[in-house]
Amino acid sequence: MKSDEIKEAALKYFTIHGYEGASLSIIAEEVGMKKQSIYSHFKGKDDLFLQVLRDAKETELSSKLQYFSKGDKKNPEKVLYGFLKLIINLFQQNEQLKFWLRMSFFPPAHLEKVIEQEVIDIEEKVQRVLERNFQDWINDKLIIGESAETPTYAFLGVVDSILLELVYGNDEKRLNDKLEASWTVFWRGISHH
Amino acid sequence: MKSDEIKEAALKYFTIHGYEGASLSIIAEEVGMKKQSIYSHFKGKDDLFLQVLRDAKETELSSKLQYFSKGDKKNPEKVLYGFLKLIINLFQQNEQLKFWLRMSFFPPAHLEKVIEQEVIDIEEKVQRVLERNFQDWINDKLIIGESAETPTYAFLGVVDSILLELVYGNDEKRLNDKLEASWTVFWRGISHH
DNA sequence: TTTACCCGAACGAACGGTCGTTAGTTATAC
DNA sequence: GTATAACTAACGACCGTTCGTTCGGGTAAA
Repeated sequence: MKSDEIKEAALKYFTIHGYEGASLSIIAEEVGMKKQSIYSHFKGKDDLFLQVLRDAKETELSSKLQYFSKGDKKNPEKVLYGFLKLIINLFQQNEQLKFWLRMSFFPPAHLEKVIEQEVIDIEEKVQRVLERNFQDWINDKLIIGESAETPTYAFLGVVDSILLELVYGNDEKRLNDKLEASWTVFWRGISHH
Repeated sequence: MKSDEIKEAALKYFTIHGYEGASLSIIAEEVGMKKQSIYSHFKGKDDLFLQVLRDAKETELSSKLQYFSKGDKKNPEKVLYGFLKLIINLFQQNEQLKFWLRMSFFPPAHLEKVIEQEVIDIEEKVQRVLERNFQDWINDKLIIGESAETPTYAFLGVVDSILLELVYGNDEKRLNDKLEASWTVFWRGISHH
């Protein structure tokens, strides 16, 4: 499918140069056509962008939710650490997560509202799943605390810090060091010991 | 000074729209002149951008280093939590930190190398100061651990997660909740108790 | 089997605009 | 009188987009 090739190239250049910095001509060139031909597949630049955005969103959301839908869940240490590893793998295996991050934090101004809603949607869903798990672990006395909110937010913070390191990402060793450090301190912070 | 006004406007639009999305004409318009007049003060767009970048870098670096140069330092809980509060204040009080963050993570492609070096420079300096403090606290048995590396990286992770929330930033309550959660878990993770 | 038509896909050409930049000119201030 | 800062005008390049056209493959009528 040609339109998939276009979206793939668009994803690449949107990620590297941002919305404004990515031109239809370089995207078209990447797939071996002229920029006018893109209009046979998409209504315009915005349409192309939003389709790429929604593809990226769906990939990220389904990957995360799928992770929590399987596994035995009775070992928070394994589940949570595994989730961090999942994030790293997702990021390193396909471009969509980096694109998604860039557009979440620095969206093209005229699409800010649309993007914000997509981001809120995905964020709420992930948070809800996490919170439910933490509540179970608290009830089973597998971790400390009363409300699930504190460990949920703290864990989301760890996820964010790893993501930031990945975006910044030119140093594999530093990434691993930060992961181990954040995880060690986080786990000590929520576990009985 | 007119060139300061130009830099101020440039900072604003570079932050909102990125390097490629910010045009010299809107920047000039903001200070009430034509875009050609900018060339009386700067060599071109890159020159303007790099001057704004270095101003932002210096502001951030000096703010952070200054924080650690004063205070009694014998109370890690106060020092570290105060640092997080400082970051939040810095971010909310001037645009430079947001600009700096945007350009650290998603630099204009043709200036990537220059920017990367500035980022590495600032990061190393902050990390070194932090690491020295953590080592002292470990030696004084004010926090747990052997090497200063783990708490340093973990704390930098907390800082990053707060920064991300600030960038994302449309929800003051959520910011405070995440700050409290991350801080609570982090402090429990490195303190005797 | 041929003919006529349709339609998606890609094209060249061109549109109005904006981009960053340069040259040359004018006004203001020391 | 000289320097500085702003201006007008214009440059070539590229932007996203639209138009009309062409080509090829399927479909239906002859």
